[in-house]
Amino acid sequence: MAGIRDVARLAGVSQATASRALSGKGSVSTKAREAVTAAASELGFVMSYHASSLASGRSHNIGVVLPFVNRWYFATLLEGANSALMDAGYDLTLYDFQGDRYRESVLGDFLLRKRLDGVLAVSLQLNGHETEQILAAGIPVVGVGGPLPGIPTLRIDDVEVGRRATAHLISLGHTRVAHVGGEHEYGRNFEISSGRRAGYEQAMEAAGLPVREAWSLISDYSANDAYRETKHLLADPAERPTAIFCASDEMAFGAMLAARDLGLRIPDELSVIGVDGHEMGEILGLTTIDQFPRNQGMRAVERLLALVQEEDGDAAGPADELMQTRLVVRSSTSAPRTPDRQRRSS
Amino acid sequence: MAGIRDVARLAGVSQATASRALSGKGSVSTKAREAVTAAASELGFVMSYHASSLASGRSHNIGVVLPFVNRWYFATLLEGANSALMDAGYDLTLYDFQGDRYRESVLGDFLLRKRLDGVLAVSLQLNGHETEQILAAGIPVVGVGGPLPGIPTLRIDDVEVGRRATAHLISLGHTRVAHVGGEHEYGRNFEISSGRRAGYEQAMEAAGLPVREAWSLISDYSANDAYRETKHLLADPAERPTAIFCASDEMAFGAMLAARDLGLRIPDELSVIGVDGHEMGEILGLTTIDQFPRNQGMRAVERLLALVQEEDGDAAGPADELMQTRLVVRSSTSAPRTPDRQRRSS
DNA sequence: CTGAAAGCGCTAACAT
DNA sequence: ATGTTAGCGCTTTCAG
Repeated sequence: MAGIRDVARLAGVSQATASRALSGKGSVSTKAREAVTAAASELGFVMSYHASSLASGRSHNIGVVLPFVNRWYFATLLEGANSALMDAGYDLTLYDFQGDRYRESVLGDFLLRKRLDGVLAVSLQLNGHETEQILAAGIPVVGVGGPLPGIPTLRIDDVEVGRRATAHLISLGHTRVAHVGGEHEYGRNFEISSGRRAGYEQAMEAAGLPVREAWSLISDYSANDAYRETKHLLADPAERPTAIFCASDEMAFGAMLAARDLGLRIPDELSVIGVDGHEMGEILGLTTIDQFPRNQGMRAVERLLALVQEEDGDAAGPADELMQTRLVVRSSTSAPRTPDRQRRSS
Repeated sequence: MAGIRDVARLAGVSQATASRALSGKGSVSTKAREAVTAAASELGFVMSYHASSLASGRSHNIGVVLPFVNRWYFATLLEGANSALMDAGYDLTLYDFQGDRYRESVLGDFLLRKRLDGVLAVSLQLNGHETEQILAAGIPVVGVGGPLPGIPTLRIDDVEVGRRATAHLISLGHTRVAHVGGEHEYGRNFEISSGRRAGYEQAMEAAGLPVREAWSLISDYSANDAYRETKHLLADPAERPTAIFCASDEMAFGAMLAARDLGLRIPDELSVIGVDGHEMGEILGLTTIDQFPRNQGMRAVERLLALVQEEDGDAAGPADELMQTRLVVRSSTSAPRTPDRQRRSS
């Protein structure tokens, strides 16, 4: 309950000096500083966050907005962001849309309360009005995986990712390659899903392979949904692809399990490749394109804090930044080795 | 940038009336209220969070402390907490220990900044000093899965969970039952891990079955680690258990994959049961004890907000609360059906 | 029901 | 380097 006023009194200095000594801003004699810190610790002083924020206009608090905490990619990115923020002494306020359930209230109410020094927007697509609103609030925003027009964004080259994943399959000799991607309706993940899908189609076309409508599935990025979709896809032995490119590792898990339940051996009868770098891919032997989400979270915070802390108006550095990915080959992909063709699917 | 002062002016009332009208506290004539709301929306007024908090002492902000956002159970509980908080108009400040990496700074610095109306502590065990500190800060705390002495806690009966899971296996006819649980060293999850292990041992003993040292494994709750542990356990066909009780679904996934990689069929050659209720258990056919983490998060927030919002000193309701669980039987458990014994492992 | 006035606890010019 | 003095923008007695 001791205020800075008490600390100042006990240290025998003015409140201003106490403030300067405690915050490190402005110059204070060593002697005064010592007196202040001693007094502070003696009184068990903890600064009032709100008073400090109100007076200074800085809250040392960053908002992180994402569609699902519950998905591996987002949780992992969040972990990275959390690390970077803790290290910098910032609080992290989490806004989980839970799909679209809280989208409006987050965007319309919560974000505008002028209580954040900056916002990290993950896999978020804003319409014109929303962008306006958030920029009008005057706080720095950095996006991951957007893109958000007018907002610096970190992203991977999703088209390239789709191309590379598909090309990996093709280079192994596959010609019957399917794709499980995200919905392309919502404004939400549109760019990501459609980018990866475009990459898939480009790679197929570049190899002179047909892009079959029926082999381009849409899922919600969850393992369970991808399982259902894939099971359906693989049910007919005659029309079955020999390889699947899934736009996320969790979907790839679903695909692998569906194949298993149909009695298809991986990779002999079906190759599967995912995207993300989920740890569990190690024990499943999943070939994937790792996008290092933890790293993305850390880097995004770094960018954001640079914006927040910079003195003058605009930022240095390129507005957008392309993050690295890496193809990790494991045992879920190989050349198509259709064995004795006597099995009929269960 | 319009302040409440501008709103008041435009509405032709005093600042006090404007404040009352906007907050709903105190009585305001319908006429004045309408004038104020009209003025507010005309000016696009958004209240300054920090000013409001400083003046009122309430920040509408709850801190959630947990060891890993990245694990399914915590992420899902967090999602539940987020829901309840959003619905109540509260912000959620996330503190992710990332194991123990940020434990000290969270407990020592971040939590004490008097910026939270309450704290939700998930799977957290505090030592005497820490408990003191946090209680001295004077903010309400509710724990999940603690227990935290002196702090109201929501938990499941971990001993009963262990007993029930193990009993399920035994009732199917298994006599060779192993357990993969958590480390029992740290103060972290101690109660949870040791509770489930105790339940396992009790069930074994109650059935007159031996509790073998070598069948009681310790893992870090991750699928990958459980995979390694289990693979080692199952490697020797002679000394192999016919069933495994895993203290989390993610560990159970690891166990199932390990079995698969050793060529063991589930459930014929190995039954596996987990704990949590992970959705992916559906497609893996994992039998589990669902503990409805999302629900736990929502309920914990409900309890916490009751504490936060109550007028006088102490809370109503029982200090501790036992949450429900449910056995969900799927295809990973069955009677032991050791088939033709001619296979040698791997 | 409403207004005036006194802060909430700190920071940031501006002097000194 | 330090003290003085205004606020930051809202809430809340206290009168009326």
